[in-house]
Amino acid sequence: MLERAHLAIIHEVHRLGTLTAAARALNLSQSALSHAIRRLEQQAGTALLYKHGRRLRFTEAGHYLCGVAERLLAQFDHAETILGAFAAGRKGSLRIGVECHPCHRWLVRVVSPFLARWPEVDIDIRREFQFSGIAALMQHDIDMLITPDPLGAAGLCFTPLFGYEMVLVISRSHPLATQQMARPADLTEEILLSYPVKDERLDILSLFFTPAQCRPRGHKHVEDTEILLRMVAAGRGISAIPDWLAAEYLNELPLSTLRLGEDGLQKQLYIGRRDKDRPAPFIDCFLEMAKDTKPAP
Amino acid sequence: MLERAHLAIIHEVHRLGTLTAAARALNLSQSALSHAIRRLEQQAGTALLYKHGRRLRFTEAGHYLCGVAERLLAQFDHAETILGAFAAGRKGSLRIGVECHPCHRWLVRVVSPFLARWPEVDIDIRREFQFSGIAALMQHDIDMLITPDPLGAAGLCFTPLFGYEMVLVISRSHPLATQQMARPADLTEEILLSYPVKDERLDILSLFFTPAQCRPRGHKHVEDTEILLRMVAAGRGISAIPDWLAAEYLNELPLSTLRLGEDGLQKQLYIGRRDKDRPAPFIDCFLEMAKDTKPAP
DNA sequence: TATAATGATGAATTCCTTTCATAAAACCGC
DNA sequence: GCGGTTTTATGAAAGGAATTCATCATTATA
Repeated sequence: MLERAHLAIIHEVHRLGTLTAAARALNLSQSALSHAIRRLEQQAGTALLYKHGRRLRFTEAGHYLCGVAERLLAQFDHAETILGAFAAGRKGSLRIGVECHPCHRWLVRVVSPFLARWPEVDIDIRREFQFSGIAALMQHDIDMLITPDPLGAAGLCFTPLFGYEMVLVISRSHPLATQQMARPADLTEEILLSYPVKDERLDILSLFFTPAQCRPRGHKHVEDTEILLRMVAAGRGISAIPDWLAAEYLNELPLSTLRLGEDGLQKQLYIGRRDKDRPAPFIDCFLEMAKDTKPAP
Repeated sequence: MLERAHLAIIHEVHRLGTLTAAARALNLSQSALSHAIRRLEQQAGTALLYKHGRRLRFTEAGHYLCGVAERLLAQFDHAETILGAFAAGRKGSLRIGVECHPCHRWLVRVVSPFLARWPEVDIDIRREFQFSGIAALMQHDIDMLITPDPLGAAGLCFTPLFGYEMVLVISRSHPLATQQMARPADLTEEILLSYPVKDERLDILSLFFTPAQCRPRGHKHVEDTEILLRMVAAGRGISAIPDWLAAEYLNELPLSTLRLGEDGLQKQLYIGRRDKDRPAPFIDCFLEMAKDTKPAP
């Protein structure tokens, strides 16, 4: 079996010319190298070195192995360097799940400086989950979950990020546009536009319409925030988005925002992660940076 | 120190999913793998595997190492295969020195079928030597020497290939063209054209002119056989080449050949190699093929 | 020719790996 | 839930392979 140690010996002998020098470089005795090479030659079934005067020369096979050694040893060294980066917690990857569709803009503002600060950490953002974000987190499919719905589960912990209010957005030319607040009964003839998630995960349905035992006239899914809001502005429907997201668009588009019910639909964004994880420093750092990043730009 | 054995363990655990199965595959005990991984993790300073239920999962670093293992193990395997080819004598390289300039055409006819038969053997042909072909052979700069002058030296042996005669080539319109034979005195007004080698290695000088204590009027070097013979045909000089080489050009160019002196200049081509070399089968094979290849096509 | 440098070798030793025996944890079927 | 089974972890003991030591042989050098 060709081992790394063999390659190291071959390499040093080539570099330094003599067994004795190579042995010094490897902190071994000359005898050790001599024996090791002999063994390797017996296993390989071919000579690698031969004596020329009192020095050593490489046979064909030896020369070949020399090239192999150079390439492989470099790869070993590199691997150990990377492994060191893992050990030091500099390197890793952070798979972030997001269960809050409109959070994308905010997330970008966290991720950008993070990537600059941790050049060896890769970030992967996932929005689709086989079952749920919580399950993905528990199954190690993701390392962090950004969600407004922190379902308690064993081994997970959630840190609050910031509170916000879900507001109704309607066209500025809508009859209700002058109001401060909307009730479910006011909206039964509207078309609801939402991100493509299941109904039970839409707060405006589960926390606004359903308790009042009514529903909007229709419901359509739109993937993109920009397009969704342009449709709202054009009077093609209504939607509910976080207040800070609405604020970003109020100058650009003819939109009005209304409170959902008397008290508004108050939400809180959380970041969840596994409790017992080895404490990768960049995970803690990401959490700190996320807490320090407010939703408004 | 990351070793090949570690990579093999990581790889098998990844492939088979459990330590126990990996241990079976590696002909080791489950305990051995467990200890080995533990040691590696301690040295690396980072976890590679962690328990998930009663199975193992890879950490980031473990996953990384898994990729490394796949790449490096393949390279180890490949290197061992090649080493096996060296051991079996299939692979190698044959550096052939040629001290006989006109032999090139003949050599090509030996080399072509040889390369087909030994696909893993590389051939390198050298015509220039720092000191001499014999010295190059002794110093392992070349593995074989094709030469008409087998200077005996310790550790070398020479095998005769074929005998031939050096003949004088002159233009068909030369006054001597009707003769059968030329004497040195007939050629003292001629320009000698030869390959660019030292005078003492030119048989027509050392064995024809010098013994008769005369010389041609001039002497010019020409690299290429074709050009040399075209110059001869054009009456720009005379030359001496092997009879079999002359035969190839007699139909193409207006040339005549004459015997050099009464008995002709008889030569013998030899192939020399080191005596004590490991007997690489392809070297013997080359020798056989060379012996079986006659100079005439 | 004496001397220094280098590689080779056999026996003894040391150190690392492996095994064995066993515990602990987790899954499975009932 | 509870044995039975499967899987990993661990400490001590055994085994084996790599290393060293001492020495010889060879070759270059002064």
